[in-house]
Amino acid sequence: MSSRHILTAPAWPYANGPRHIGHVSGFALPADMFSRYQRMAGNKVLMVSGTDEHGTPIQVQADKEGVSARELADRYNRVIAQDLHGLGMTYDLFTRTTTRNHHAVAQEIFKGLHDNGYVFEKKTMGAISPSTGRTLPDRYIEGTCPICGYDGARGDQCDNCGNQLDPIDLINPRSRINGEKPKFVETEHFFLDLPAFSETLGSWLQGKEGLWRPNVYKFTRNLLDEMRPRPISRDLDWGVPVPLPGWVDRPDKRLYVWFDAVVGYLSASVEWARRSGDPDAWRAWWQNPDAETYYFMGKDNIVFHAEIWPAMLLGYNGEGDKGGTPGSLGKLNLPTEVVSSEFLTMEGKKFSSSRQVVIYVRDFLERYDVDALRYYIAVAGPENQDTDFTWSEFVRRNNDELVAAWGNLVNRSVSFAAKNIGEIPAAGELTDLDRDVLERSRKAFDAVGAELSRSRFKNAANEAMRTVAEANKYLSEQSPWKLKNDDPERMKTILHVALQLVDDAKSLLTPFLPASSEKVHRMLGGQEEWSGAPEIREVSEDGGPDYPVLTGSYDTQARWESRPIAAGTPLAPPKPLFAKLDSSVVDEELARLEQS
RNA sequence: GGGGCGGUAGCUCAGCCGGUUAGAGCAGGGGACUCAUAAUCCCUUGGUCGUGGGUUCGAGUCCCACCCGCCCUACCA
Repeated sequence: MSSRHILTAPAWPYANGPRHIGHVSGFALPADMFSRYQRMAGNKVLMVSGTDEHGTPIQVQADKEGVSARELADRYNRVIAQDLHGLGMTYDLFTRTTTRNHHAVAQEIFKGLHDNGYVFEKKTMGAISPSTGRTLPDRYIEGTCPICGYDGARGDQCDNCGNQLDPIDLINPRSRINGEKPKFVETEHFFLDLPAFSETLGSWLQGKEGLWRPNVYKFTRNLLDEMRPRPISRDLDWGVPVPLPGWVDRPDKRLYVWFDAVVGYLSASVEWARRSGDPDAWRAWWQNPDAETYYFMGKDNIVFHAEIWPAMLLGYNGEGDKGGTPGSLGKLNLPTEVVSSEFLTMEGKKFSSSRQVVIYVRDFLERYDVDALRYYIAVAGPENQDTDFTWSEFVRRNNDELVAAWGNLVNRSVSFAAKNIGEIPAAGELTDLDRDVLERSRKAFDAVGAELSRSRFKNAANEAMRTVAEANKYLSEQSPWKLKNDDPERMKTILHVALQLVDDAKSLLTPFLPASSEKVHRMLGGQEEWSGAPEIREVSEDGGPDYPVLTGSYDTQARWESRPIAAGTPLAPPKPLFAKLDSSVVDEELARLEQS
């Protein structure tokens, strides 16, 4: 098996509040399942991300709470890092955008684009808040729609008639933040010249047809059909300074937050390399033409990952219509695949923090197993279409599939062997049927692996669970408990085969259920760590304040293959793998949702 | 307005380039077993594949129109 370099790039959660399970179903869990599989398959995975901490919404939220933007970002950076830790997200580095390193890399990308001529300056009319002097984004302005007369129209679009609007045309415009009348002033900003990448991006995308999920491919193709220049700076003081003479010292101009956020994948890779002791190590994932890069996000982020970030990379490389030369970091790889999820809804409704239609990661993990959530998202998540999370389906999946099928398989086989033999028995002569079932189990690694490598988690999880069903069937049909007296040798062989099937299933399920696979691994006598788990570490940048990062060494025993179990390994009576949920939790959780 | 996705058994969903009697899990019905968190295993009821046209020897599977639902729409990170 050749070892490939694979960069996994989960989208950067925005640090204006805690994240809910809809968020993590899009960017986090798919990325982690993918990465865990790739590591087990022997590939060199680098998974980096962090919290996205700049921009107007953070500033607005901070103002509302009466704290500084920095304080707000600090708080939610920590909360989100803890949540992702709780989910078992095996980041090589989860950092943040407020580091000096990130600022420097974001500025370097800007400068590279500027040097190659892909960035231009332009004066526009923009709305600012008279009291703060900050840009007032269109969606923060409301007023009367000039087309239909609806009074609650937003600056960017009227919710009543659906027309796109220009905020300057609104009748009676007012700020949704504090009600004041916005001032429209001339302001100058930098724009990214997206049309200059129309051709190169088009041919780049063409090679992706059939490889990407069809909806992502189609959506991106439409995006590329009409590209317009996009502003990449804002009137704001919370963000990365524009690194040009005459700009860099201005307190009122910053890079637009999306611009610095997408650079995070690169800056985090650089930070990871520095922390790992080999400052150039990141290049193996960014400059090796054979390296593969996979970006994971919700569908609202496709535009940034499939259009704008690739354009930025092309421009930095000097590969747009205007040519140019690579910047000081060198030529950088474009995305191999943009893996986008659709949206999760909550009991039929859109997630909404303000309306309490929400379950935050932290609250979820306080009450339920992390693997129960991971499993649900894998098998019933919004992979190809919007999908509804319901508590009754969650309880059912947990009880029927995790507890009754997989947990029970582990329990019945291990406890029977423990009670009657006390160790993993040796196999005697195998029947054809034994050989068949073992062979099918071995082949499942190819089938499940093929699905995982293409981010088809539903198929992958279902395929893995099929081996669990096969093992349950094998045990029932062979009924080793009937052979205790008549044929103890055959009984041992059956148990050996069954335990081998359990061990295989444990491996197949590791990307989805790392915590419980670890338990099964130990039950079967494993002494070394199996699944691997992230840790939170406090770090700083030479002399700066501490901040938490997620990191870890994921160089474990786990391999994507059937590994023979060792006869003679002592077995103890097991404890149940998963907790069965009483049906009353459905009512309890629904009551919580209705409390608002 | 433009774009995308979906409408397949009571429920949640699979069905790739069109091809034998349309599948799975759950729920429902019947049976077996007792190792196991009453878990497991076997058998079984159940569908005019949103509607109407069309292409084809043959269409959930391609084309057109329509109905319904959801999402995106680029100064929203």
